[in-house]
Amino acid sequence: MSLKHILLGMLAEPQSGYDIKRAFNRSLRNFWNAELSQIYPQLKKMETDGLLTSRMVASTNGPPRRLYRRTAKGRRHLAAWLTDGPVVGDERITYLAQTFFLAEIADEEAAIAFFEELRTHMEQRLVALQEIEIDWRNSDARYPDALPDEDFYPQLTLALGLERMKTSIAWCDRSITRIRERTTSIKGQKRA
Amino acid sequence: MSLKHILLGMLAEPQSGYDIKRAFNRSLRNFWNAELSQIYPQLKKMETDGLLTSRMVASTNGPPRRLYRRTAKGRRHLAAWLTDGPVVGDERITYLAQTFFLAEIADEEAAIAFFEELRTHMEQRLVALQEIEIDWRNSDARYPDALPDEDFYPQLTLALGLERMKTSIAWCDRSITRIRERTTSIKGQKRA
DNA sequence: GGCTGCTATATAAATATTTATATAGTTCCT
DNA sequence: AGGAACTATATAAATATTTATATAGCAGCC
Repeated sequence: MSLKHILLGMLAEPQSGYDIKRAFNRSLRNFWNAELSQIYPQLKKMETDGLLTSRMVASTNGPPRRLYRRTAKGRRHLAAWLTDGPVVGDERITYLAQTFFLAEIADEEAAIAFFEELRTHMEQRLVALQEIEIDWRNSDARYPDALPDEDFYPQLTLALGLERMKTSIAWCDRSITRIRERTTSIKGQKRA
Repeated sequence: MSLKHILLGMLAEPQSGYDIKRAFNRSLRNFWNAELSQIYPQLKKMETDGLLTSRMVASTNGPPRRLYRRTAKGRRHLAAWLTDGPVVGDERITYLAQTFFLAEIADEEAAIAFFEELRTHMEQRLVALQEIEIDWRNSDARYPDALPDEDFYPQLTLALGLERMKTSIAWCDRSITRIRERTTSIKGQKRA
């Protein structure tokens, strides 16, 4: 159950459930996602568990917002999770599971379409990550000695994200090529 | 709910829940995992839904095994999932979520230990993938014209897995270096 | 004033997943 | 024959997650 810890990580500063969802969509999306319908109950539960406190504030552009913030207990809980070492072996990447069984759709064109669609997604994500990178560079330039501390580790995840997207795009291209090669080499010789 | 589809993909040939778990541990682990306690009920449910059939067979080395195999309906269900295009945006990588918030453990040595442990895991996985690659090469050499069809797409996922592991290991190294650099540059100048 | 769209919070119901535990046959050792 | 270790199947209980849906304030348009 990592959502709890992720929320604790985000709630160093007061934020609403809606704010948190936006943060997921913007940056955490690359390694985790959560729906509002999961976030709201989870926040409530964590408050009753003493990991968070909340207060209502009036909003200029909508109904009042409930801002949550982690408690000292919450902070310790998060630190314990991190000190415990990296959690590995539970990664989940649906499109790779699909790829694994792609032979089920015998039609080579459909397989190529699959990779082309995947490639498009990856490229969009690469662009999104590059925009975040540029934002960071700009803010670093404007305040040369500011930010680095809070953003250092998020920047590391960004760095891997960029690498991963580039690798994935190249892999899509290579996969399409290999499918094409295979199709032509099989043509007319119908299995040995 | 991808587990259902993954099981359909694996059950072109009859297999038991135990067999399936072994397949997860060996190769699918890199993008999905499931426990036996999830696999058994899921198989049972899929049989009542008409996606699988099962039969008992005596075992030479243990209690009788229940072998499941997908039905025509199951096959169509799988094909529909694949034809629908790649599922993206639901990836889940816990150790990156941890990295994102690693600033919470102020101690730089602990952060470095985190990346060193992660690096060790990644290297083990790289070796495991390289062994699978060697197995495949050997079987290709022994039967030059066999296997390619069933194994073509799993080989593509292997190819990406190898790339990913190499990228991740390099990223761990780079991260450790950056943490060290940061620590020394901060030393004595205590934030601008 | 009514409509649309956006911000914001929330709940119900259905599913999926994890963790802990039980059970039983087989092999191998002593 | 007894016990440990391994193969194999399974269930209960607790949690986590997704999908669908409801509601309500406010802004701007017409």
